[in-house]
Amino acid sequence: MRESQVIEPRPYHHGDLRRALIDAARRLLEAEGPSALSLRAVAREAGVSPAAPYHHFKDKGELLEAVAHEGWELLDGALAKAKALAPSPQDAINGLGVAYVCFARENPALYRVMYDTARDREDLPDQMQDDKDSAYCKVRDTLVEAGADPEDTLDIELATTAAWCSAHGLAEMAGFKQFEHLKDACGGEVPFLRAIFQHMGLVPRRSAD
Amino acid sequence: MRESQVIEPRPYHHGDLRRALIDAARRLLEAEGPSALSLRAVAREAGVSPAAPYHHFKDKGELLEAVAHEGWELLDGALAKAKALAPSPQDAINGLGVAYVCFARENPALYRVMYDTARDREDLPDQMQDDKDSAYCKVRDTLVEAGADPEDTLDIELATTAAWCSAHGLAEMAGFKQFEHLKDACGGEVPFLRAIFQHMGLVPRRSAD
DNA sequence: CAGATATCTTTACGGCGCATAGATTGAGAC
DNA sequence: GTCTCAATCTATGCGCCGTAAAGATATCTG
Repeated sequence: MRESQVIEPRPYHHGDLRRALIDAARRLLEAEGPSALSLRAVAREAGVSPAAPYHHFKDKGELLEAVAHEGWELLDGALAKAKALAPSPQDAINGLGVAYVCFARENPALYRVMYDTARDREDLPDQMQDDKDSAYCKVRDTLVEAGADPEDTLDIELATTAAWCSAHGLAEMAGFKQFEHLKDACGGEVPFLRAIFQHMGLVPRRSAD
Repeated sequence: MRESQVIEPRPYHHGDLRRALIDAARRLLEAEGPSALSLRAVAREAGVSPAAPYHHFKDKGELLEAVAHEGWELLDGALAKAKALAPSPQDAINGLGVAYVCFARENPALYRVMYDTARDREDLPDQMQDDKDSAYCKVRDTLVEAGADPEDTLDIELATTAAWCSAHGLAEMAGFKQFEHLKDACGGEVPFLRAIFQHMGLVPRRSAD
């Protein structure tokens, strides 16, 4: 009983309304999409009054930030798994890209919330650059392992940024119907993603191709 | 006097309320950002009653689509100019990318509306693939001019898509504060963009590097 | 001029984010 | 164990939103 998360400020009446609200939000997001995610609807879903969330979140944006935070953690996990499965650093780079896009495609509403909240603050979440096993650092480290010069930090950062931008752009585009015929021509979504990534010079140029 | 646009269904009382509403929307968008773009605010800005817009647009989404449409036309123009200025096809590819991102950075709210409405319909605007001098076709044609094999249509389409995704991803990322230090290190925003594009293999591989 | 029709206004409904004030309930002090 | 207090939740209300419906008004057609 005493083994609750120990992280939250502490719940009183409800048990853990903060947790319940985030879960309710994610449930709604999955079921109805981002446009249906009103604070009132979340409260309704969680079974509390419309004003109750304000005791746990300053405003709607803060709830969305909490949801987005969990999204980034999920993404970290997905990328970690992809990296672990890759047989070589070169494969890992491609695998990370594919895993990134697949995450975005499988959680479109969550992905949108993640970037919408970041854009509102003009700032990606701190965890992205600071946490040691953040998604960003995972990509950067993998680029180094794949042969990028670890001395040239500017080049490494540029390469990591380029990879991230490419994956993000592809993640957003892959949802459009316009590309269905391309996916078919490539033999499915993942082969399509691989083909696109092949056109993006993400792997550092080495002698062998 | 009779030289009005001849395109619209025809205005009555107001002169051209449809036009005025779109202009008002773009003015608001520029001044207050996308979140302030309510149908009522647009009507207010145009000096009509809150319900007036419904005689010209089915709903709010249709007004946004009209705004987005003008955005795509502006983007087409910006890319055309960039292409005309480029001394070589290779330069043109880079120039198109930079022009694309600059357009997005100079019109952030408009750019967001363009992709938000597209995403809601899961469909990029028809003009993108059909119009002969659409942005998409301009990129594709430039890739061919730069040396891509015009016979391999699948490869061309993949390369164009890759270029588009890269530019879109970079356009969205470039707004985050995280990258300020990278921009500074590169000596400004445009050099930063060029450096990133250099890491994305957009120009078809030819013998000479 | 007369009717039809397109345009615009008025009014109204429900939902939203959020502020405020009051009720309830659990936790620590004694 | 009781008291006190602060944390939590509810009730109510404000102004905004999108949009539907009905009435007023101006323009087009004949």
